[in-house]
Amino acid sequence: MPRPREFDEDRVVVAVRDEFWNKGYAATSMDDLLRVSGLGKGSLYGAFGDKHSLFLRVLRDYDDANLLMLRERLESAPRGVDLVREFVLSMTGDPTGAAARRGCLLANSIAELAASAPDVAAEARRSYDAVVTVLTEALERAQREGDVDPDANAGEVARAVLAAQLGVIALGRTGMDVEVLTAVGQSALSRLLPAPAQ
Amino acid sequence: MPRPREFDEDRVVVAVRDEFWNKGYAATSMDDLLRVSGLGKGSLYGAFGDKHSLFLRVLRDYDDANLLMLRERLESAPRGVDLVREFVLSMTGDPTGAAARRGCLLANSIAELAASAPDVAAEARRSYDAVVTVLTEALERAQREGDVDPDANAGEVARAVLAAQLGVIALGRTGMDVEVLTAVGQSALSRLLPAPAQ
DNA sequence: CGAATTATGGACTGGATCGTCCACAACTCT
DNA sequence: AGAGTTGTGGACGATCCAGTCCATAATTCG
Repeated sequence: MPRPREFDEDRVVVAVRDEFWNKGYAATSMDDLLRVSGLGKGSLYGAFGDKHSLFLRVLRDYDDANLLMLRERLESAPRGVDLVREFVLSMTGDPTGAAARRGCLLANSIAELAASAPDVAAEARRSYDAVVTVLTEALERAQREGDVDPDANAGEVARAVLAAQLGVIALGRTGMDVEVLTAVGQSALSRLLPAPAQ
Repeated sequence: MPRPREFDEDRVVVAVRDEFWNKGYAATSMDDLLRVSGLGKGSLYGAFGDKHSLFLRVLRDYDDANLLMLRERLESAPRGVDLVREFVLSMTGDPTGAAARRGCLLANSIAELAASAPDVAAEARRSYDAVVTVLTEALERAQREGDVDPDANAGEVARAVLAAQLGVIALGRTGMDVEVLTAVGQSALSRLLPAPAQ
């Protein structure tokens, strides 16, 4: 009996996500979101609630998609260490630097909102905990595969790798050259991943 | 012939800086800034221009003060490696975690504004370049003092150390326990600073 | 075909925000 | 002491923004 929705919820979330990603939370107005989603006010508010709820929904979807991709890549990667390298250098894939300047939606959101929005901070902790778990698995696999020192504490290295990635992302947003950025990531990686004693 | 200012410019900059630091750029209103500075609109606009100019002034002062402190600490530090460790663990000094949650004004600003404010991005590049210079000096001294492998490229290590610090700052803003945060920083440090061959 | 239910999108409101402007106060130099 | 110059702070306007509300349209079930 109900009239069916005329829009695809996921498509709206993606459009809204890109707008938040490009402009940041505060600098994005509801009018912007209505424009990029193509919806009217009643529809957007009816489906997602207010601006903050919509943002949190977008952020959770973004995090979930990233985690899923990370797990899939770990399964498909030839070696565990490949995932770790990909992870740290993820922003340097685009040679134009556009991806590096845009950064990561989660990292940007933490810096803008974590102090005043506890739910954003909690979502970040949840997401990073999960990332550390995947990275730890990847590192343990790399240890079995002989690419990383088996005596290293995989969990500790995973956290250091995460910190390095967040640092590379932050530097990328300053507009640093992609070549330099890549070098920074590789430099950090080569030192964070202790080579096996052989 | 001119009537003298009734306020101390540096004192105003500090008050305004704290407000921007606590709330972020967009979330801070000019009314907030008038309140914390104690000035009227004419005085604040007359002395610093509009909100963006005022913010940039505050950010530059903040960066300059940080750099000055870094250089002074390098001179007074017993060993070069001490400065590097202090730098990465700077946010973990407050056991309550308040400093970690507040993070770094520059790092926060990059994430919120770098994409849309080229002057903020440029200021960040300038500041981080200078930080890398100081860190490189500290590492070279540490190499002479036998605390760091003399074969390592000090400039490369300096950039990796900066990335690690930015990562620790980002994680600190999520509200991560200070003990865990400290462990992450120490883990990254122990791997980024190659011990001398002995 | 008719009734009931829900999506839709624009109108509307109350409030906040940034920046300008102006009248007054305070101070300095002659 | 007076004239001129500059700081001061509140009033004001124009804009923007988030969220509510309602009349209408579209769809499904009886």
